[in-house]
Amino acid sequence: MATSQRSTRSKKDQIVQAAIKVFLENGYAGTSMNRVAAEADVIKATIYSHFKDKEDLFAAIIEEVTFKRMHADTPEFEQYLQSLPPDEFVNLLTQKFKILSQSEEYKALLRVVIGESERFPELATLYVKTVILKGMELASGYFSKHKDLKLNNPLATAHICCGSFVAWLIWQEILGGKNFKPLEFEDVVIALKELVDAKVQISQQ
Amino acid sequence: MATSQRSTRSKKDQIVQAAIKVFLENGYAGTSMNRVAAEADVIKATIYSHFKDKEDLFAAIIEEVTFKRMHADTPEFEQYLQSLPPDEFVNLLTQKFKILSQSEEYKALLRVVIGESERFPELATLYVKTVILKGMELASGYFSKHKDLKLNNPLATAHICCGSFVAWLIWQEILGGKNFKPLEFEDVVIALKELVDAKVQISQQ
DNA sequence: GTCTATACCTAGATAGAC
DNA sequence: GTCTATCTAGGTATAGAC
Repeated sequence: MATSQRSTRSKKDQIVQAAIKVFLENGYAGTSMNRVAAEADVIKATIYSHFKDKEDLFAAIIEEVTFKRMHADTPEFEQYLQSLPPDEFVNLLTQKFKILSQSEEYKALLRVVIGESERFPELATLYVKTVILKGMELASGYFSKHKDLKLNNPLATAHICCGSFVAWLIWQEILGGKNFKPLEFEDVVIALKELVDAKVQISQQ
Repeated sequence: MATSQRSTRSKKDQIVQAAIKVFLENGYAGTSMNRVAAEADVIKATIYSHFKDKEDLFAAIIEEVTFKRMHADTPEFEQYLQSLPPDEFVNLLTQKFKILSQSEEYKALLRVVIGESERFPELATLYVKTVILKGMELASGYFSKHKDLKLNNPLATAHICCGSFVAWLIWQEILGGKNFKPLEFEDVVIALKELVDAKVQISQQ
């Protein structure tokens, strides 16, 4: 029974891993169950013994990848972040985002979630809640606690920071803007710091 | 002959209009030629007499909608824009974007272009060149000419402005963030002005 | 749970009459 | 250019043996 259980999980895992690859490459409608079965080295009917239908499988793999992306920081680390001066805080936020943006899987997830957001709004919501909001709340929380910055709307300011990053990823990397109008990510960060620094100086006067 | 020509154009136009609707709603793989034919009230073979294949039709409608979105301003208006103080310039840029973002077709175009960017990179490039870069160049040109702002990288600063807008559209409207963490577009603009204003003041000292 | 085999449908694309 | 009719391939999903 233990063996049966183990081999079952193994098959299911093969399917999930294959489905992640195929769905993220080709989107929902662009993916066939035949292709997933071939990639998983499994017969098609086996997939249907683990998942109700194609939508069920798709939802499962998007949830899988989405939750994988949400490695919440420890409370200690979050507290440490909040104690940093604005400059170093932006530095760390930047580092975290850059690691994320170098992952092909992350870019593919973003592409598919946006592309299928009309047909699968719940998955889009899940993505926003578990991935996007994490960064937003980190930055928003920081801006809220630093009253000395005199920001009228911390959430909106957090959005400007995180939004600049995400928009850079989309138009430079995903849409291929880097091929004819390159913009280094570091330069965006520097320009963002210029603005935030100015705000800090004004607030201190 | 004139009649034949007219009826021909009419049929082709029916097909294009129907294809725009169906492709923007369902993406490339999610769209069937049967569905397009039904929507255009035309038999499928008629489509193939105007377009080589499905890819050809898809490329045609994305180009159609993309170019429609690029209504370049007159040189006079652009010059007027460049003469405005930073505050009013951001106001106008904002207004232009808000009009854009209220169009369902524009949101659908953005969704599809991102979703299909892996399979159709040329179309993604076309979109960036004709739509995104227009706003970027406007803002970047403004920041370049206003040396008094002492911005080290006008392009990067322009990206922060435009990127904040696009990111707002994506995570609030397209991914449905507004349903559980609403953020008003106006508040983003206000926060952006806070930062730019601070930079202006610092530069004037 | 896993496989073989298959039912049933819709996809994209074309041939030929008009 | 437009339609009727049709081809072939591939799609999702299931029934039944093991």
